[in-house]
Amino acid sequence: MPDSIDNLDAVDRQILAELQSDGRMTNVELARRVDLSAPPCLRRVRRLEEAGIIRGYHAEVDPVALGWEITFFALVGLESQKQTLLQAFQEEVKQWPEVRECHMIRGGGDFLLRVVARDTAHENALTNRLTSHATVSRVQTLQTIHTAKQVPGVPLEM
Amino acid sequence: MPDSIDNLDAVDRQILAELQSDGRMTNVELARRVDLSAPPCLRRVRRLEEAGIIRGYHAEVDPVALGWEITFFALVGLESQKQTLLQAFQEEVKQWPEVRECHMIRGGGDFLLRVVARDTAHENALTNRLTSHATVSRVQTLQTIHTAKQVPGVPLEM
DNA sequence: GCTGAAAAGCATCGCCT
DNA sequence: AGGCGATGCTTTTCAGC
Repeated sequence: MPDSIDNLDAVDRQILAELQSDGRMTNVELARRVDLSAPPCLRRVRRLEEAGIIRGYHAEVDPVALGWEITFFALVGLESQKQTLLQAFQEEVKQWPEVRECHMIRGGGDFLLRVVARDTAHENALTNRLTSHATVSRVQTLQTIHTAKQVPGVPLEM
Repeated sequence: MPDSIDNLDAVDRQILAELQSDGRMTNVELARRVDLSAPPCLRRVRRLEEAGIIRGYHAEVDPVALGWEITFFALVGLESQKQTLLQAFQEEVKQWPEVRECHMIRGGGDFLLRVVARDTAHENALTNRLTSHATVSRVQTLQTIHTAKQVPGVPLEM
C-alpha cells in the first residue's frame, strides 16, 4: 500500500510543482530548477512515485480534436442509500468508457459524474441510460458550454 | 491559434492513448509500441503538440498527501445572466488558487467549480467567500467523500 | 544525503528510400 | 510519408565523501 512520507520538504514540494506543470521535463532540467544535481533529484522523484504521491503522468489531450464534442456533468440521485445499491451503481458506471469521473457526494445517495459524448444524440443516449438504470431516481445534467479555468491537480505554490 | 489536423490516423490515436496513460514514456518505448522507428514517432508527437491536440503533460499528484484533505464541487448560481457579470465572476474565481476548474453551465447563469480545501474551516471560508460575492445568488456545495473512478482525459480505445 | 565520473540509453538531425 | 546512422544529451549506477 502506498501513500505518505513523513515529511515532504520544500524541495519535494517544488519537484511536485514542476512535474505537475510539465510532466515531461527531463530530470536534468528538473534538477537545475530545484538546485540539485541529477542523481539525488531522480531519487526524490522515484521516492515520490513509490510513495504514491505521484500517481502517474498524463498527456492532456484536446477532447474536441478527438471527436468528443460534449463534456457534461451529471448529478445523479439514487432511490436508496443502501450500501449494496451504492456499490452496484458505481460498479456499473465504472464500466462505461464515457464516464471519466464518478464522485460520491456527502449527504447520501448522490453521485457527480464527468461524462464525455460525441454529439447531442450520444449525450441523450447516455443520460437515458443513466435515468433508466434500476437504482437511479433522478438525473440532473450540467452541460459545459465554456471552461473558464482548468488547472490540473492542487495548489503547490503556497 | 492552434488545433486540428485534418486527419488523425490510427497511429496518431494510439500515440495519444499511450501518452494519455503514461505521459513520461520515452520516445523509443512509444515508437516500439506503435510499431514505428523513433524519428517518425517523435515527428508525430511534435506535430500533435504543435497542433494543440496535446496540450501539455502533467504529473498526477495525491491531494491528501499534500494537505488538501477536501475536494468539493460548488454549483453556483448568479443573480443575473448579464455578460459583464458572468465575466466578472469568472475573472474573480480564476484568481483563487483553490478553484481548480470553473465551467459555465448551459441554461444560463450557473457555474460548476472544482475546489480544494485544507480542512473543513477552510472549506467553509471558501463557500462563504463565494456566497458573499456580489453577483452570487446561490451556492450548492457537493463535497466528495469517495471517488469511485477518475480517469484522465477522454476515451481513445474506441 | 550529496557529488562526480562513466556506461548505457535516448533524442534529434540529416540524408536516403 | 518512414528508416538509418551519427552526434550530443540524458539517465542511471556506483564509488567515495
